[in-house]
Amino acid sequence: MTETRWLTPEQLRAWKKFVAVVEILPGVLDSQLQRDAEVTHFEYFTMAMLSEAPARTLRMTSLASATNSTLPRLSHVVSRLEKRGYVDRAPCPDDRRATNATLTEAGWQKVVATAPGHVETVRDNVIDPLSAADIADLDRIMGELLRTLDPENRFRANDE
Amino acid sequence: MTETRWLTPEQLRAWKKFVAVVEILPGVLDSQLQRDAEVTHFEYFTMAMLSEAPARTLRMTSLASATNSTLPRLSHVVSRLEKRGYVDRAPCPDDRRATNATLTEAGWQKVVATAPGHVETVRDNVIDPLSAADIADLDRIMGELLRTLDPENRFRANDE
DNA sequence: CGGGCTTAGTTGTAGTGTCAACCAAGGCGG
DNA sequence: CCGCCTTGGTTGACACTACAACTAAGCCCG
Repeated sequence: MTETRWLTPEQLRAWKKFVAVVEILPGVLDSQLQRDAEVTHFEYFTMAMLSEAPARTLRMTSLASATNSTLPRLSHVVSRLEKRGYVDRAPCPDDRRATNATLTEAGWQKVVATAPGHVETVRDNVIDPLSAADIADLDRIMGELLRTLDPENRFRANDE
Repeated sequence: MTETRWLTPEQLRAWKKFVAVVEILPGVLDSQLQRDAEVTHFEYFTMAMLSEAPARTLRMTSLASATNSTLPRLSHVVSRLEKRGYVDRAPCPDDRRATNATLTEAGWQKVVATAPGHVETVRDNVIDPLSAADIADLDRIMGELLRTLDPENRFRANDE
């Protein structure tokens, strides 16, 4: 094994802050959504992805990509959302192995009702504390990181 | 309720990428540590915090702050680490309500053995893809976010 | 057209995290 | 010095995630 290349002091400082944010942020998003809408951030995000899709429908595999999750995880979450009436599952006519997930009207209403509070949380905690220049830097840096973290570019972030 | 202030396109782009990174990164850290050392990132981080403390010892509350977690969560994790022989628990002599957690020699060895692989992962996925200027921007931006996310500045990131 | 590989998805289980309830010690006002 | 609030920490129940095993359908090739 070769010599370990430790981090420089500047790198270490930045990394520690970054990790802290990565640890804290999900909790902030989750608890607002849990408190105000009784959904997890991941559930909300799943429904939001469906809400933007044509016919509010996506195949499970595509939805897994869009939410950047694994199929088993998604399958469980969709089961829960289905039980709550927010999503429907139907076998895909084109490929009988596949399953289509569709956002129900109730699910759509849920997203519409939940979005403002969620956006507010994002604003308060992330967007508003930053300047326009910061936002541009953040966009650039996260884009660079995604190139490594998500080489297949499964996540939709770069679609636009 | 007042009108929702939606995100501008630039804000939305940056936010989506940021969320993607926040979703993906923990998994990357966890799976390397799990695979190579059979510890979660949080367990590793907990031990790392202890390893840097005087006498490799911290009170549970301080350790919870240092790892930016809640006391219940920490308590469970320390229980597991204790079972594996990496940490000792002892009642604090000064305040009999309090508990001191101490990294054992085995725990210290574990950290020493695990650190290089972990640093390598951090380098590969975060540090090396970024320029020095990016690192400086990241440090600045995450610092700004922590001011909001962690107003009491419990997390150690800003100690130095 | 039949055996074997690949793809799509579900399910079970075991491990983690969260939350609320709880216990025990300190501290403070009457 | 005794009730009551606060602080420090643990525990147990429940929810969510990851991983592995499994089913089923498509696909390819002899």
